Amino acid sequence: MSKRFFMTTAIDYPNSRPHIGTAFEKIGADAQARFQRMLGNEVFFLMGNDENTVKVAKRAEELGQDPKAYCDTMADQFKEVWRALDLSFTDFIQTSEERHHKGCQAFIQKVKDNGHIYKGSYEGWYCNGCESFKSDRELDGNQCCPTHNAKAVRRQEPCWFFALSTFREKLLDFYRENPDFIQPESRHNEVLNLVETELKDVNITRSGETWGIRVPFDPEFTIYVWFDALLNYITAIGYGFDESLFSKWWPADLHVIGKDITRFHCALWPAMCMAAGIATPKRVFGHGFVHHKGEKMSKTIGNVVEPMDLLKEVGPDAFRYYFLRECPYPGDGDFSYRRFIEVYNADLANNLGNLYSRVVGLIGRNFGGALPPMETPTCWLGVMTRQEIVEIWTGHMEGLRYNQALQLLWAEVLVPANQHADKMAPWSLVKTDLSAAALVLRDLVEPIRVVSILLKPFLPKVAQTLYESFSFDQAWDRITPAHASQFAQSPGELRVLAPTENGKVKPLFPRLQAKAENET
RNA sequence: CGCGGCGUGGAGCAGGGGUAGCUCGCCAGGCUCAUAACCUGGAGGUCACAGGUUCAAAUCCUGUCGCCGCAACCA
Repeated sequence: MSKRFFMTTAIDYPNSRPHIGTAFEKIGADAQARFQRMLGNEVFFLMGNDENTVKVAKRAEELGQDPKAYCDTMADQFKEVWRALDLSFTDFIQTSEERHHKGCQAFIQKVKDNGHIYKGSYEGWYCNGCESFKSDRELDGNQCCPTHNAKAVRRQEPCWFFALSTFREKLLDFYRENPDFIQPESRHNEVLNLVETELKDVNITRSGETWGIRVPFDPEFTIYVWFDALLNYITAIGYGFDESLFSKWWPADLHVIGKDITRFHCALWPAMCMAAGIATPKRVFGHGFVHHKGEKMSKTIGNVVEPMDLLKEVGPDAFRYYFLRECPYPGDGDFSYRRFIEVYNADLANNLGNLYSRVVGLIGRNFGGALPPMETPTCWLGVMTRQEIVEIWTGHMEGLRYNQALQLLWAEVLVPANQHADKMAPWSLVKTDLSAAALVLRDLVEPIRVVSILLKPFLPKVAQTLYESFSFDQAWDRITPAHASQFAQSPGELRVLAPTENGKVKPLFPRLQAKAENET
């Protein structure tokens, strides 16, 4: 039953701090990692930074720092944000690390030995100011570089090519045999189109750089961005220096990436794997982007939102909830502070939080904090059975349709529970028929239990708090989705373990007041 | 005619031949255990536009307009 699950996120450029879009990717990946662990799988969840780029070296130079020191500082800043978001990564790789350099060199040598790399020359428009080649899109109508306002020059230089074009048929076969490789399915055509029509050999080296990974068979060159970056997925698990670790985890079960880099992961990367003679990854998921008040976030517009302020205000769980509930993972979503407040208050404070408060409060004040052992079996309040809910929930989790998984819990579990409370009015019943009231309350605790379990991948802290507020039998860290699918018989009384004051609990999610026309 | 996607009440989405549905917001009422919460009801849409097929079209077909994605380094 238990198996291994190796998953990754895209590695990030450390030349600026992470924004909420970057965070969106990581949160969604983390929910998957936690879901897989709940299923009993052994999970390796890899994250990291992409450091061998010219931009990084330049930025370090501007700051008068050694590039490696600069990378380490930035990596610490990234990790600080990731920990604040409660991301449960197993390892964080920096591509400036020795293990990555070693693995990369072993890989490129292997691909060379297998005959898929050849020497050629690259010709293109070169901006002396940027010290780099520019694509047509990067230049304005007069072949001028917009940042330096200088004419780009035609330049030719020797380089090494990866013979990507020779993999066309193999890739097309691969997609045919693995129709679920590219997700969401809507990206499938895009990649097919690319592979069928414009799969060209790629330049994988640069010359004249001091920062980066040397090409082992021609040391005046360094390995160029993508060929290096993608390899973090295997160098982190020992490729080239720890065969047993590598064979334990490879191939990857899931690469979580942004939709913009689908092509590299769905075409270049499997071809690279084929060229090196290693297995191809099983699945690539390209998630959507987060916009800010309807606008695309961009550094030049200056509307990027950094996560830390909001995170400090509302904590990781509410932060995670917003993005996973409000932004469909496969598609684009929108963030605004105003909307955040609405969603937070409606779903977390008013619905989930308040159900919890009213139920615990009633048990606290009328039953001394413990419901007596039940003789009559309790009933399930929703229209769907627990089994049906868990089944649908599981399908959504496997497809990374987090917003639908969450929507399901609110519509089928929490809303019916609040409605039941209102209909049965245990606060009145308690005056006339105490045991009937106890039964009603037991029926209201059950949805809280079910929801706390199914929220575990989303709200790591709050789900645990919810669950451990009651004396359920199963230990929290051993909980599986199956535990949510049926009623947990409790032999004795059901006690409230949450700390209470005058029968009241501290609100899980205190309501937020919208700051007048606030930004963020 | 490069390929592909999308246009549904204020916002975000679902529905894919037969009284147009959900969440949030808004308005009114109920209730009062609870975080001024919860519950019930209501207003608000000629389902982008124009043709066509059909007894019947948001749903199928054709065309038009608009928006967006991809075309090698932006999560």
